[in-house]
Amino acid sequence: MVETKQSGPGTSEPGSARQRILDTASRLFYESGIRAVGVNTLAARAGVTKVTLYAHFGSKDGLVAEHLAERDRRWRETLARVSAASETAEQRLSAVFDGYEEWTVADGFRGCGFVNAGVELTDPEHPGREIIERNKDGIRTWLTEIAEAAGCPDPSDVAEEWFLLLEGAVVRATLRQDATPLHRAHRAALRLLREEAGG
Amino acid sequence: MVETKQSGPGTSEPGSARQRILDTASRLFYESGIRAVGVNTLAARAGVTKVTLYAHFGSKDGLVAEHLAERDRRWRETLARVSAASETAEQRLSAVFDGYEEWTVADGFRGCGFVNAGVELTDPEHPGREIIERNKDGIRTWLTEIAEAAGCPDPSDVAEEWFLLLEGAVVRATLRQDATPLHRAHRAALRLLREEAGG
DNA sequence: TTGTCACTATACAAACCGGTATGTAGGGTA
DNA sequence: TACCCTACATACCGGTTTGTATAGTGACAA
Repeated sequence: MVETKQSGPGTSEPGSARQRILDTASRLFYESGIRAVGVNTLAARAGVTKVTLYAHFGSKDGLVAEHLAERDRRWRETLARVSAASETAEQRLSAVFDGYEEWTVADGFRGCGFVNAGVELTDPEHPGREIIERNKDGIRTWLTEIAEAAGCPDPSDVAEEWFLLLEGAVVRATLRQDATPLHRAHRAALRLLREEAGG
Repeated sequence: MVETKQSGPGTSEPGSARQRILDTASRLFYESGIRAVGVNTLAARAGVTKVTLYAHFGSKDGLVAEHLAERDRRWRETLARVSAASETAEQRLSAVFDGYEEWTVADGFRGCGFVNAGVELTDPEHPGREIIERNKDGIRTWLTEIAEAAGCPDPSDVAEEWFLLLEGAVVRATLRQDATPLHRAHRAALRLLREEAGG
C-alpha cells in the first residue's frame, strides 16, 4: 500500500498522536496566540512528548503551517455544510454570514484565526502565510460565485465589498465581544445584493 | 515646581531617553509584533540601558500600554490635521479614508496597530486593552459626528456601517499589500452617505 | 525470532525572556 | 560643598524558548 504522507511517521486517525497534537494546537493557538504557546506546553497538553511532536512536524513553524491548513480544510467543510441547504444566491450569501455568526456567539471568540495568525506571523517567509492567503482567496472566490449566480453585472466588485463588510464585522465583533456588527454587515450585504442584482 | 508626572523619572523632551524608547517601541512593535520584540533588543535599539527603560515604564506591559497611548495621541492629531481643511461632512468623511490611505501607501504597512495589538494581547487584564478600546471608540464617535453633521436620520447606524467598511478595508489591504480595498471602501462609504443624508 | 514502527521518558544544549542588584558618572541646584 | 536626579555599565537571577540526543517500551508483521 503506497500511503501518501508529506512528513512524519504517524497516521491521522481520530485518536492518533498526530491528530491530538493538531487538535490541541488548534485550541491553544486560537485561545492564547501562536507565539504565546510553547512547544513544551503544547506537547504536554496533547499528552505527547516533544520528540513525537518534532517527529511529526519537524519544527514549530511546520506545526503552525499544518495547523492552519487543517483549519482551512475544516473551514471549507463548514462553508459547504451551511450552504448545502441553500438554493438561491441570497440564501447562499446569508449562509456565509450565518456561518460566521455561529462562530461569534460561541464563547472564547477571538476573531478570525487566519487574520490573527497573519498578525502574529510577521516573517513574510513563514510557511503559514501561504495558507492564510489561500484561505482568504477561497472566501473571495466563494463570494464571487454567489454574485455571479445572482446575476450581478460586476460580480467580483460586489464580492469584494461583501468581503470588506464581513472582515470588518469580524474585527468589530471581536473587539466588542458582540455579534451585532455581523448582523449589521449581513443586512448591508443583502441590501447590496438586491441593489446590484435586482436593478 | 510641582511637576505632574504619572511614573518614571524622565521628561518627554524630543531627544530624551523616554521619548527615544517610545519612538523605538512604536517602530519595532509595529514592524515585528509586540511579543516578538524583547526588552533587551528594545533598549539596545533605543540606545538606552534596560535599567533606564524599567525606571521609566516599570514593566514591559507598562511600556506597551504607554506606547499605545502615545500612538492614540498621534492618531488623533493626524485625524484632526487631515480634516482641518474639510468643511462639508462629505469632505470630513473622505478625510478619514484619506488618512488611512496615506498610511497604507507607506511601505512596511502592516495594518492597524491597535487591532494588531488586540490580537497579540490575549490577556483581558492587560493595561493596553483599555487604550485599544478607547482608540476604537474615538473613531466611532468621530464617524458618528460626521453622520450627524450630514443630517443622517440615524447617525450611529451609518457610522457603524462606515466603520465596518473601514476596518474591513484595512484588514484586506494588509493581507493583499494593496490600497484598493481602501478606495473601494471609500467609495462605498460616500455612496452610503448620499443615500442616507440625501434621501 | 527478529525487525520495524510509533511512541515514551529523560536529559540536555544554547539562546533568549522579563526583571533586578550594584555601583558610577555628570549635571543642576541649594 | 553636598545633594539629587538621570542615565550609564555590568553582571546576574530564575525561568522559558526551540530543538536534539539517547535509551527504552509495546505492538505488529514477516
